[in-house]
Amino acid sequence: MNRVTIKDIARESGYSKTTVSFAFNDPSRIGKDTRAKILRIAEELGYVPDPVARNLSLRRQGTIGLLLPEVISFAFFNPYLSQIIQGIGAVCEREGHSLTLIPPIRESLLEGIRGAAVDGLITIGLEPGTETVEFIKRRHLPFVTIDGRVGGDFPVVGIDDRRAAALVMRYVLDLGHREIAIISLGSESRDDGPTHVESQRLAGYRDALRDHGAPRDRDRTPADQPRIYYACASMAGGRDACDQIVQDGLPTAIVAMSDVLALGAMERLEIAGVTIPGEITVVGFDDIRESRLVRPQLTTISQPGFEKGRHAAEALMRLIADEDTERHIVLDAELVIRDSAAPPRVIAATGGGR
Amino acid sequence: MNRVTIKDIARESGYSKTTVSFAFNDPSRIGKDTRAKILRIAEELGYVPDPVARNLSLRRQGTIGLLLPEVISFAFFNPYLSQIIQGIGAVCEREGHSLTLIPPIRESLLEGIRGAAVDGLITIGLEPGTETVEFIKRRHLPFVTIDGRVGGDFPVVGIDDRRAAALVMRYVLDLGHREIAIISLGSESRDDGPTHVESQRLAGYRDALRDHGAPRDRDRTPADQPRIYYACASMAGGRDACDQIVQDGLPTAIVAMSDVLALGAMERLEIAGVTIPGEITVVGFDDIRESRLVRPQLTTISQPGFEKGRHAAEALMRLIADEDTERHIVLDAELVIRDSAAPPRVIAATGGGR
DNA sequence: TTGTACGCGTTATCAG
DNA sequence: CTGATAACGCGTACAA
Repeated sequence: MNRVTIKDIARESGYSKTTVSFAFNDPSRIGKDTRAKILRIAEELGYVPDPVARNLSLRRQGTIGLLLPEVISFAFFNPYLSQIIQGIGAVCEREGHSLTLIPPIRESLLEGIRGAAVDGLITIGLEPGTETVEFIKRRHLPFVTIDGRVGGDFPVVGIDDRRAAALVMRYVLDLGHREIAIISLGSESRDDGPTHVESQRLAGYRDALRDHGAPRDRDRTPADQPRIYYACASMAGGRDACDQIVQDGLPTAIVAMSDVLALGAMERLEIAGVTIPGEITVVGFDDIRESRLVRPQLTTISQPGFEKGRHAAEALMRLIADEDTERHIVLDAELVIRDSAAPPRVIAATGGGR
Repeated sequence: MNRVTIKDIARESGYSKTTVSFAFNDPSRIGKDTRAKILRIAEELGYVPDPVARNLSLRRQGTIGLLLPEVISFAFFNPYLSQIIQGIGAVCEREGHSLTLIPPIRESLLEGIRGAAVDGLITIGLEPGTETVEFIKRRHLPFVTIDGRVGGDFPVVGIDDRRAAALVMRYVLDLGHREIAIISLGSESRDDGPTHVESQRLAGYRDALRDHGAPRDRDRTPADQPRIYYACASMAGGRDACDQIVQDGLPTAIVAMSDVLALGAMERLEIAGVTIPGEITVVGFDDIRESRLVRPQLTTISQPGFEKGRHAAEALMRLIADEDTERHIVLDAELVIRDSAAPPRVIAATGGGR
């Protein structure tokens, strides 16, 4: 018993393909009896329209694609992405769409895009003018990017990373910290350079340091300059970076560019027997769910991952429907003060006398 | 400038559609010069084959579907599912496939299946003989289920839930606990009854209680019988269930059927100022990543979520390739002893004298 | 109310 | 060896 097609129903019922199709998709256009007869035969033969042929005909797939910069098994280590997916998912469901996760195929993003049978794409951290953008355009696919650089003719959803980074660094400085280590996303020497988000956050950290008058402090030794460590976006990355920090000598505060990094560092510090925030302050960026679960709870920047996903998906749906949409959607981010940051011990001890 | 099709290239180059297609897909079948000319024109016009038409023709979609029992935005609250997706993703990447998340469309699983343009489906907790199974079969889609009931003619990937549940309950009993509250997944009165996994775990808990001679203990009051609370699979569900437990009077141990439930309960207990494991023992089931992050670290059953996803995807790939595969894949689960369980205080106080 | 023909890329089959 | 024709699957504009 092989696949049953619309042709079989047509032959069996004596009507044409068109009539059979109308029986399912536009009942008003055929007679009631005709329809009943066709439906009966279709049921008997177990006919189900082939969605692929149907999609080809309708020129809509009923699915949108999320282009993953990394392999799925790796990408999901970052819970921030889960939040984004949830936001996208909320819109998909409402619109009756499914969500296709597109990893690099044979290590190539372009291959993934080439074969994507989707109505549109959501991408992460896409930079205008890149080969990737050009290829998506060539495929005439509507697309939106999250955490990307503004400037292309496609919508970008994000926060003001620079301002948010300055916010958390200023908080640490206000607590009195001067010996600070930064754990940054990415690596110092990378083919494609830092992403927009990475450089914005770094710039924000520097804004805060500058505003605090650090450069004018003539007495500072080179050791006082914030040291920057690079790590890939995972707890393991944070752990490794913290290893290096421990080797180089502990600062009074660690400012991590993402929560997973901070969590990895905290794990490493706990093993070393260093108390947080007593002996060292740790702050993050993202506010993933785990950050409220660890003890001490992590002070961090709350990023609206869910909202980013939601807005991106909504903008994409508008593009798919050929409607206009904003080119730049900026969402709010705020400092969430919890328990992992405190004044440095030295200040607390000597600063009491003023 | 509209979409460029293979026909445009054929017209522009003077060759037929066939020849153009061969230029891309089977260069050996046409002349070198012919191919060069076609490729040049295709490049000029910015031609990209339409993946949808291509997939229709090839009868393969290059994507597998994950049928979600719940809306995406809800399903992702359970990190256990993220682990499964990671496992599936690892196989997808290796095989050059993407992964389509299919939520219920218009609240209907069947609608989601009807429109799924995929090579095969992975489902969760599917029961043989249900309408869902019948519909997937009608579509002639190969499929596999994770955490489902064995008995249909499709592969099932899971663990021995009953044995694993008995393991953790026995551990709690061995610590000396007799006043136990169980937080179960699902609800007491539900249309479709408990899932296979739910009833297996409950059965496992009861096995352990029985083996421990509880039923023969004539002195036990009704209050000593384990009380069962039902909750939906989220931290909020665990919190709410724990609210009820607090109201009803605290037992010495809470056995939760999943880690998210346990985590929710722990959060509630922390607010109430009840110390874990000093005043109460809490254990879970799943071993999601967060369970190692909370303090105290959660004692639980380690479920190989990633491995489940991986095995399910591998079995599905075999089915898609028309190869044979095992009908039942049982993976290992083990008790992970951490810090959230300890002997009950009364025992610790009085038991010293023996 | 119903049928014909077309769109989309691939490939078995046929013609030169 | 090189290249063309036709069929696959569905929906629908258009014709009858």
